[in-house]
Amino acid sequence: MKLTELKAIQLAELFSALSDASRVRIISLLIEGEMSVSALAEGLNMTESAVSHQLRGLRQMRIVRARKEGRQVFYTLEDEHVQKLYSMGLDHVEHG
Amino acid sequence: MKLTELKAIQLAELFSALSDASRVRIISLLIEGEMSVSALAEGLNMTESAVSHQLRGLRQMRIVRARKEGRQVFYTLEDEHVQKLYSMGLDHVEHG
DNA sequence: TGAATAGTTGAGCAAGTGTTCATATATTAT
DNA sequence: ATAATATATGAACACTTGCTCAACTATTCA
Repeated sequence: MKLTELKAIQLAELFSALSDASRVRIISLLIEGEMSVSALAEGLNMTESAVSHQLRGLRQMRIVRARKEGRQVFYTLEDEHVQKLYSMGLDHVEHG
Repeated sequence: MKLTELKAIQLAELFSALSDASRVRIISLLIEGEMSVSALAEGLNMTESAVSHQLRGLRQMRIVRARKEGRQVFYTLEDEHVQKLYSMGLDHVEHG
């Protein structure tokens, strides 16, 4: 089946979301459930700024969604597709 | 489930294989079957050098395998994991 | 009101990526 | 041998990426 250039780019962008260890770790935490930026930063040993920068990218890719509550912002995974990619990839890394 | 830093890196490396449009297109052709470097280059409108450089990376990641026949080198996908990731990603891009 | 807290944003920079171009190697044909 | 073909490789370069740091906004608390 022929793959158009546009779809090749979109596919590459999708996989780029998971092509960095920090983002993978962010997603692995968000799979457990909603989390604030500072909780993510603490859990990942990253500055809030660095986390925020990554979340911005993930937001633009529609991979996470933000919900504001007071002065905190809670993030969740936007859909289960990325989660499926994640667990399939993890399966590949762990076994296989 | 806790994700170790090592596995986060390995996961990121795996997804990096598909994080570039040229590599996605190379893989989309190899899904159809074995292909030589020059056939890939022609099918993708890339120089043989550029294709060869990308194939080297994919080889190192154990995503493709090379088979030499005379002066041609034929490449195939090393296992079906990446193919599964590819089609799951494509599904996400096309629908959903 | 002013201070503290949570997060975002932009600039700057070091490191990484993907291509081109030239060159090298291996194989086949003359 | 020499030439031609198929691929690989290294250097160079433009471009991208992910971080830090400082400055900013928004919200809560005293």
